[in-house]
Amino acid sequence: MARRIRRSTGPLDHRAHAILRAVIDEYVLSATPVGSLALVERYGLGVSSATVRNILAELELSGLLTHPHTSAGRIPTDEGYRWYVETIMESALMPEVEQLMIRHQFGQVESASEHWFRLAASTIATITRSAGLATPAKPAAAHVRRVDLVAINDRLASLVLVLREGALKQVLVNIESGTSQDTLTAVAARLNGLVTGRTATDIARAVRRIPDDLPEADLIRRVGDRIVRTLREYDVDAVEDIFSDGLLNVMGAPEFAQSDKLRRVFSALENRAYLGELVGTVAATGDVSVFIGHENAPADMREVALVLAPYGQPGRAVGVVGVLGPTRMAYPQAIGTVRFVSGLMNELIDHLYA
Amino acid sequence: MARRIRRSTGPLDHRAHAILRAVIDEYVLSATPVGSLALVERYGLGVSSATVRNILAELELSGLLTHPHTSAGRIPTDEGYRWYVETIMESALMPEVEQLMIRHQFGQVESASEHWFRLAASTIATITRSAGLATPAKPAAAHVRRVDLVAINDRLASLVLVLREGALKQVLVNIESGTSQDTLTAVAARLNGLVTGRTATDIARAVRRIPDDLPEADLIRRVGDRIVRTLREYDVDAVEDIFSDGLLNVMGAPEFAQSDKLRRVFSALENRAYLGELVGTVAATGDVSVFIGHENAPADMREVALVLAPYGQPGRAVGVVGVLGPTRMAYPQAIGTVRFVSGLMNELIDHLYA
DNA sequence: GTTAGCACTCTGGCATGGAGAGTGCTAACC
DNA sequence: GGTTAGCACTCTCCATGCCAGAGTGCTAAC
Repeated sequence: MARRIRRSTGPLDHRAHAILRAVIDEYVLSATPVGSLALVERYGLGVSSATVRNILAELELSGLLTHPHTSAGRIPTDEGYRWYVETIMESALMPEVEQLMIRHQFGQVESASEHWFRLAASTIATITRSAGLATPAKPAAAHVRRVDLVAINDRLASLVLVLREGALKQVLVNIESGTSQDTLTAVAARLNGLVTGRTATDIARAVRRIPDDLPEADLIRRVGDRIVRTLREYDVDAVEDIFSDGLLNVMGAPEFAQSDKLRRVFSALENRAYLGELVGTVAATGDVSVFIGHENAPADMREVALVLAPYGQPGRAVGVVGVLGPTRMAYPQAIGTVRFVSGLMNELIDHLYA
Repeated sequence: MARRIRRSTGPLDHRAHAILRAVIDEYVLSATPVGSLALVERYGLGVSSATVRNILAELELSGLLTHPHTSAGRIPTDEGYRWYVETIMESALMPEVEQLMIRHQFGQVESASEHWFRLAASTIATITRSAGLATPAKPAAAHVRRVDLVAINDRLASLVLVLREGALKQVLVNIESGTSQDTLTAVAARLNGLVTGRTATDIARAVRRIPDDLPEADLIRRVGDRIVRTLREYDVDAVEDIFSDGLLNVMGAPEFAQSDKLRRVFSALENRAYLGELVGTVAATGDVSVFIGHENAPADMREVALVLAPYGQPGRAVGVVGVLGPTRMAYPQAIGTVRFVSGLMNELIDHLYA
């Protein structure tokens, strides 16, 4: 039963691509395989269903569409979506009303930039009705802006690091019994001189040069070492936190009706290693990146698509915002939303750290 | 077809309770309705299946067991689980090996107490193979330990609050163009005198008493107001954060094989209002609390059980750790684990803030 | 009070069959 | 040449019926 080939697999013409687009648009809406009749009825193609069938067969030969079984309509392959995404990538924009709405929301969160990325995830989730993802902006190497030491009890103090990038770090350090808060304050003042604006490597060097005859040299050195260690941990930590919102949206998608599929999506989301890797890749590029189905290395991710964009200042601190949803995703909307939100966050950060 | 009653619904004797316990133990293991034959075979009851059937009928009359359909075995009702939990509540303990394992894990997280509650959730999830829940310890009213002001740019400064309870808060404040870091440091020093050890209400009073002729009185007042507002928000925020881990464990349970049930569980978890309310209730008690199925008010929660315990110092800062799983839960283990972990966290906190 | 025996009931799995949807091919058409 | 009508074919989906298995509830005997 060899399939008869009507035409050698040459380049697909304009009409074929129009039909491919129609199949994808329709499938994204309906989530059911799209037949030739439905296409001619709902999209003014000006040809009969038989002609459409011929073209569908060609598209299938080219690997852009597929067939769940003989007597079913077509569904797009990952390659089909890929083609679709390439063609709409540049033009995808958000409606102005939504842009204003989002701006308004971000305007209301006056305070810490720490909350921006959470807001980004939840905004994206609401608008795209998929899962929204966001990571905090993280520097390649953290710079200390300020150090603080506060006694907690006789033997412990809390070391607070304020980073130039807006983050806070707190760790506990052991102190000798009887060290007063005044001593700690003095030590902190001395350390501030050493560490302000510096990264882990610089600070390590500075700590080594502390003269022995300095008052409390020992304590200063010990806390200094602790600062270095904390910064190093922070730097190495590939992606400290991937915040997600709107997982329930994804759960509602018909492709995840069987709960084992759903489970795979979730274990994928807990696969921080891969997401972290992607964040790295995306951060290096300037614009929106899309990862569709099997383009994702981990098997758990083969049924979802990711639309990610970096934000922040390259070389200083970058984070990522994005969408996770089924491969059957409204890509134009997702791309437009993610692009707009990342751009907005750039604006905000520029404005803040100008 | 009126059901014939063998005996008036008097109190159930010892044997009936032994059988009830056997049904629950068996059902928790197998997740399938338990028949009379399976009971006599697997539990040395010393009576025939017919006798067991009579007793099962009694238990059903008392509302402790139920029947999915005529020819199926028995499954426990929420009331059945409730009885079970009451009888084992006191005796539930963790195996010593696991206790040591957990102690070891907690010992390795030397640094910030902020990470303890996350570790608690993940430990509980691993051991009970359900979802682990934990909230950070939160004071009834936050006390400030220290204030810090760091310039970010010409018009903005970062205000950092270190709370007595171990938490950190950061917000941005507007400053007048040209304010130097030295001025900010001086303002912070002045504020430290005003706020240290105080709560929002006290600080509000102190701010009102700042004399006008103090240098930078204006800025001090503005930042002081901001501190008060930040603290008030923090105090009001019923439950800032409910951290969960091991959701995948719950997803694997056969009762959630249909993804709509799963969805309900998840939307329940996003129902912070109810969880927050529970946290309040539990925090007021001393020991483990169990909420089974329909004992939970929200409809979404009717198919899950919660085992929660408070930790921390009553009157200072309290948080909650716990388990969320199907009502068919290994209660002895869950209760033992939660009790142990909350006790351990108490120990750690006592040790830290002694 | 306990137990053997038995009729009865309900589920779950499996095969059957028809309706519906959609394809692929052929032959006619422009 | 491309396009189209027509039609046989294929596959899913759903309802139906049937049977084995599990477990009950009742009765009558111990």
